[in-house]
Amino acid sequence: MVHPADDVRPPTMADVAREAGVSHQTVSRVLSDHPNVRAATREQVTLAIERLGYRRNSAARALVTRRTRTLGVIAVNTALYGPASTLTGLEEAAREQGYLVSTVSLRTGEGQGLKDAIDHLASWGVEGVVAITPQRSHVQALAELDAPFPVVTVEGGHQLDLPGVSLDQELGARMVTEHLLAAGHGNVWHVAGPDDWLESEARTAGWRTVLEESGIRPPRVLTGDWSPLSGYRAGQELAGLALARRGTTPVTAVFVANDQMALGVLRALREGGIRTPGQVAVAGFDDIPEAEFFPPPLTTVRQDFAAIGRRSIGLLVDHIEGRARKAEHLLVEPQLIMRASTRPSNES
Amino acid sequence: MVHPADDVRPPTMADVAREAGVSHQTVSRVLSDHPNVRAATREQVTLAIERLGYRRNSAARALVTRRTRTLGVIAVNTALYGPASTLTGLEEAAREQGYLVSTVSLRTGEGQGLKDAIDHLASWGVEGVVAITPQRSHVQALAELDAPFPVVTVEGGHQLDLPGVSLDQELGARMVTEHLLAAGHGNVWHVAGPDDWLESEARTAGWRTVLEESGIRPPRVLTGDWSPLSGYRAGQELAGLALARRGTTPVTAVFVANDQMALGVLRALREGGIRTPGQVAVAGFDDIPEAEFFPPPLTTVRQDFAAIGRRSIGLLVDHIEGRARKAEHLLVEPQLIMRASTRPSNES
DNA sequence: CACGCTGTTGTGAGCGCTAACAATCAACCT
DNA sequence: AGGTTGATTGTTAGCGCTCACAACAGCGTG
Repeated sequence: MVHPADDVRPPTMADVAREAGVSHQTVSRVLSDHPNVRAATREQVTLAIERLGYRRNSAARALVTRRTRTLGVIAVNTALYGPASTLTGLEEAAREQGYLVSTVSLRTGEGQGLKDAIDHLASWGVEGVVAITPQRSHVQALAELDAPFPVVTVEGGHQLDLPGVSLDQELGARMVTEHLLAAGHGNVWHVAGPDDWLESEARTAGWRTVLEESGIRPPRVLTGDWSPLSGYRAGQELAGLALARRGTTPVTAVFVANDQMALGVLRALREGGIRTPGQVAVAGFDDIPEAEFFPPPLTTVRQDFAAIGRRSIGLLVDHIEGRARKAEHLLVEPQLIMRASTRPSNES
Repeated sequence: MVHPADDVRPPTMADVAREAGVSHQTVSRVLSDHPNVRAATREQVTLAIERLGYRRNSAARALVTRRTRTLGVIAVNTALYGPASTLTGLEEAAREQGYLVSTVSLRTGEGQGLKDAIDHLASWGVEGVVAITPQRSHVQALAELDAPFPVVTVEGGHQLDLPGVSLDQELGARMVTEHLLAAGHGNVWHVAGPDDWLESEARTAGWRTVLEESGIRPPRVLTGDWSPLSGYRAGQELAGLALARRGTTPVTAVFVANDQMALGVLRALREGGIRTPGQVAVAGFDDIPEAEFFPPPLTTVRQDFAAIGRRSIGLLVDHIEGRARKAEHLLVEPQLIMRASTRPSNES
């Protein structure tokens, strides 16, 4: 027993054609903005479409045109501020260009997950994929997968021959380090992110370069895992060094590779009775919304995530529509945000 | 001039059928796990599929089955921790059930944006939509749009007849308030979220109820906009009240409606020379990753965003597949996380 | 006035798949 | 043995759309 209402099917192009007294092809022409349709006919059709509440069937269209106009996004760790913001930028840009965006979120980026994600998206016929895969191993895995559509990476570095968009992490790190040196610090310590991450590597590289260019021997690098807790641990170690004042490079300035870890560092310093920025200046990276309200407000590097999203969609669409062939890599400029945590104070 | 390589089309079911020496229908049966296929035939087909690298065309499939197996997600403010985490949970759950998830992110939830978003998704034939629309006006707009597919809300309240999933915000607020009263505070102040938000309303309601049940007259509610800055401003006001000690309810405990604002409150109190929790206890809501590292670590309410995502997909799929008819509303239980910011201290 | 041209509309085929039905064959029952 | 069943496979007809092409009008040109 079928309820009659369950049987009503949405109107088709043929229904509209009948309603408007034209052929289905004319309806199609109106919908695709074909120039050679008389104004009067066009209006008839438009009216009929409205009366029936007609909507073009995307599956039928995709079948015949072989274009799904769907893009995939693979993102690891979408709950973090950076990837989440990039996602928004991506989606908006894609929508403007008439594409649908389908997202696959992975908790961790181990190889199988990536492969499955690509597979999942491929089976729905996406025309291209943006991969927000900040770890070297992900990018490696991605390059080896050899997907049947273009793949653009975000923060994927440019050593592999996948096209991509990144913030100029190294420049950002240089800006922070130079800012700290300019404020009169004789050296700058560094709390880095985890090893496998391209962002950590670039930030560390930028920091190291500036020091070396200034003839300063970079102190030992402390490493965290982006979490506030790991920053806290690093901060405890730095607090110990700052108080001991023996043998090692004096700790007066610290460049922490992201804001969350900087939060932990600040807490550890405070607990160690060390004033910021009075005794030790601290700078972060990312400019999360909370950074302005840290104790003290954090000097950091702002990333224009929306721009990164927009440009990666641009690049992907260029590849899909055959306008780009090479593995181009775009860099987005960072912005240094100076706040109290590195403010030169009166005390020496 | 067409490059020959541009002309190779992906293999079709007919190609596989020829390769395996069967009819295309048998191939279809193998792919849909139809029971009545001889094991040997099945293997022939599987082998042929593998040899050709065949992949079922989802558009053709959707055309004939009238099922796109695609779900839409509309989210306002995806860059926030809560929505972003929910999104991950949603996407995983949908993927497990064999659905593709397409996301539309809106910066603000004004009416036209929502309508366009629904339209965008509808034109791609989504079978249902999960709307992460925490503002009353969004839900209202959504209910009025009358979409051609089921819509499930997340944090959308249950006064309207849309099915939905929410955290039990009111219970969370009760837990915090009771915790503060149990710690010996005579009253609890409240910094609420913006007016139009259902979450603010529920949190304020929970707080108020507990106070009234205990025969305590609730003090005036301060209002913020979820941002650390607005919390900072509210905190300045509270600091003033705490120091003045005249006329008003003494300020010894504050329940802030989210963790970001709590960060601002903590800073303002600290700047006012007020110790937390010594003089004023502070609690938040959300348990963002940073909360554990606030000065001091913040007592807050944890939301199981993954569970919320999972259950909303469950609800949506039930509606799509006709298993549910009513506008059911599910509640997810919150968890109180006790930390130093509300710890009873030695001082009176 | 025959011809070609351009603008406008219609006709037919087919994209790749699934659903319904038909056909075949072996096994089983009476 | 003849008929009936059930398992396995093949055949056919669309799903709703776009593309290629045909048809036809109205116009100017030699």
